[in-house]
Amino acid sequence: MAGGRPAELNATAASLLGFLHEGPMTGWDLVATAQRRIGDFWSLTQSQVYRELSGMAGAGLVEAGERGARDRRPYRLTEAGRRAFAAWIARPPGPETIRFPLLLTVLFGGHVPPERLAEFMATHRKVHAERLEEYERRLAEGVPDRYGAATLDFGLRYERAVLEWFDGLAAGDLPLC
Amino acid sequence: MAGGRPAELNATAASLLGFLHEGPMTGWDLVATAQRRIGDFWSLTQSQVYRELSGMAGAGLVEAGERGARDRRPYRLTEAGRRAFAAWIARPPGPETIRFPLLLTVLFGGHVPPERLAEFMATHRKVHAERLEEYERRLAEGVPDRYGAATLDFGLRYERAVLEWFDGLAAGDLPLC
DNA sequence: TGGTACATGTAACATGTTACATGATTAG
DNA sequence: CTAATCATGTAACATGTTACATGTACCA
Repeated sequence: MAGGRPAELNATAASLLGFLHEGPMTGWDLVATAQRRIGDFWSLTQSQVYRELSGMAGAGLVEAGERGARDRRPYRLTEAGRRAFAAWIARPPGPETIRFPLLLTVLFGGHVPPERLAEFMATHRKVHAERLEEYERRLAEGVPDRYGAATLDFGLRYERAVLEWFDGLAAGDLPLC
Repeated sequence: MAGGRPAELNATAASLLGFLHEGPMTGWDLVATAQRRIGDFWSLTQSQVYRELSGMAGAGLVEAGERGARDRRPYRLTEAGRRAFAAWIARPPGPETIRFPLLLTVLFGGHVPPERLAEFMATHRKVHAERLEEYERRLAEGVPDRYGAATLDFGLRYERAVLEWFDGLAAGDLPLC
């Protein structure tokens, strides 16, 4: 995304444009916003955000404003950016990808001492339990909009399913937790 | 992974080594095996497999045998490969990453005409329903080992949770299915 | 004999990750 | 004054994706 061509937005860049519909934001703000609002089902890093922003600035999809305090540099959506976002979101979303290293460890579990496997499982179970609690907290605090509610609902169901998986294994025949 | 150093295996390469414990295999076979056994929670492509194989061959973790019919080139695990795999699997597995484009579309659902969103949801629901059926078929056909059973169980629970999410939304307040 | 499935591989590019360098501002 | 946090960015590298080029063997 250097020259200026439309060049098919990627989902990460498109999401940044999505957030910029709510008003100008700096890279820093976008990182925080994205992590809070889509971070649970779309991973991204700070350096990616800056890269996409400068790429999109080069392509004319966003425009950098004056630097403010602490060098904050706000980006705002251009008309071209708005169109690019609209074109992106009108396309059918692709299939999801999950990459779950723990499941690899489980699949090759025959190569792991049972107590070590149990340790791994316990650690991960804890992470998921905390994530579920966090989601429940957000639910209790009240949800922004119906769309945010829908994605939160996904997270709740996902984490519950994962916890049930852990507990089912512990109760069953894999050495666990 | 060019030189010869141990150089920290990645999960994809390590999984290939894991499969090679069951005997020598060609790149082609490894692609098929990996897609069947870990493809549901660890995506990989053909060209990645060949790249990792030649990298690992350079690092001495696998050795290519004589080319057979149809240019088939079997790779077998070396002692160094066995050790590298053991070192990899002894490390605590990292956190999982989910990247679910449909959820992005849902989060930005305000920018999508309701009937189009419903169309996307219906398409994805169908994919997940079919995946669940496929997993149930595998379960009915009988499972290879307890570890494979555990990962299959995860898949079943995941797909059921996703379907319940779709159906919950359809019954609730998002325009759907 | 022609199409399909098998089989290997490269090239080019896009995306993701980690580490680092630099400096401003604020809170204690 | 000093440590933590805010803020931007680059560099280097690892990984993932897509497209293509090449050829073999089987089967109808």
